[in-house]
Amino acid sequence: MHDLIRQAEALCQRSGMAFTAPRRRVLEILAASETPMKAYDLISKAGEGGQATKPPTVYRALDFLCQLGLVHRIEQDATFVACNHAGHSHPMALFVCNTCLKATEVAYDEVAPILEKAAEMQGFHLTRLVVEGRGQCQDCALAA
Amino acid sequence: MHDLIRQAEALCQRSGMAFTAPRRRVLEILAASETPMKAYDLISKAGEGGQATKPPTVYRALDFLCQLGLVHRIEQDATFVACNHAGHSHPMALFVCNTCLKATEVAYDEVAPILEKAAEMQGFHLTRLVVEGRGQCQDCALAA
DNA sequence: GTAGGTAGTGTTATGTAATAACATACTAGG
DNA sequence: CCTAGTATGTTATTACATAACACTACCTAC
Ligand SMILES: [Zn+2]
Ligand SMILES: [Zn+2]
Ligand SMILES: [Zn+2]
Ligand SMILES: [Zn+2]
Repeated sequence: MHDLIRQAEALCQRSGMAFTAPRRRVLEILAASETPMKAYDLISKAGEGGQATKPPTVYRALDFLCQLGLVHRIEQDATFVACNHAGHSHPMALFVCNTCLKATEVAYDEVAPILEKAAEMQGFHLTRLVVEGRGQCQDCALAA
Repeated sequence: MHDLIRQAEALCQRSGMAFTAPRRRVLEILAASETPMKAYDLISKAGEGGQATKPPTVYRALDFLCQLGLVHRIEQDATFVACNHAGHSHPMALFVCNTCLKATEVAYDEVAPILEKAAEMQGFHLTRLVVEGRGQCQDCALAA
């Protein structure tokens, strides 16, 4: 869990970016969370000593972390989740369990080319791809 | 363009649902729009005589139309677009052009099984899949 | 017909997500 | 020092979405 913070520090250093206090706090909270979090849940915890802070503080940190690939935004429900493949930029899908709400990250190198081809057939050139799913995770399936 | 309305009427009749005035107005506006629309743009036009109406009126109509597959919601930017393959329910992706903002709908029967398999390998059982893209459409590529 | 259920709408108010705009602080480079 | 670049703090506002309740239309059972 603290691995992620160390990786983030290293990644920032390499790319000459500052891993500042608000960025660290937001990433720490996300890394400690079992499930993806809403921005306003972060806002209510990301201040000094776990106090609330202001929306722009958190949104700026989230933008930064998303750009570095340390955090992913789940578009379906506007939540944010720490990435457990720190700094990767290969195509990946996020599957969220409807029961426990945990997110599973899955690589899909195989799929991107197919979608790109399907798009190109209509003359469309892809620059960004969002793949998200909903369903039931293994733990919840076994528990049922 | 009015085809869509007739198809919607038929679809509703078949499934015993009411194609009521607000639902019709929302679908008409979306069908007439070149690009996906924000909910509040609809709200400001969907009332009697093109006047504004109240949010719940429009959101309820949108929920209804989305469930029937007559409208799709684009999660990335919370916009809504009329479906030009009325009432289909096969897997499809929406690609939005960054330049002209038009949405292109693409079927991808090929891809869903791969993603399902990738998910199952992690024990995850998919019930819903969202595939969205961004990029440049053919027209804009040629114009550039 | 009339009571009760279902489906849909109208309306008010509120909750939730995100950003604009501007002021302030820190930190190199000349 | 001074200033350009980067980031944060703060206030206010905009944008997106739903809760809750009253009311109407319609259908069906008794
Ligand atoms: Zn990741
Ligand atoms: Zn689960
Ligand atoms: Zn469609
Ligand atoms: Zn275009």
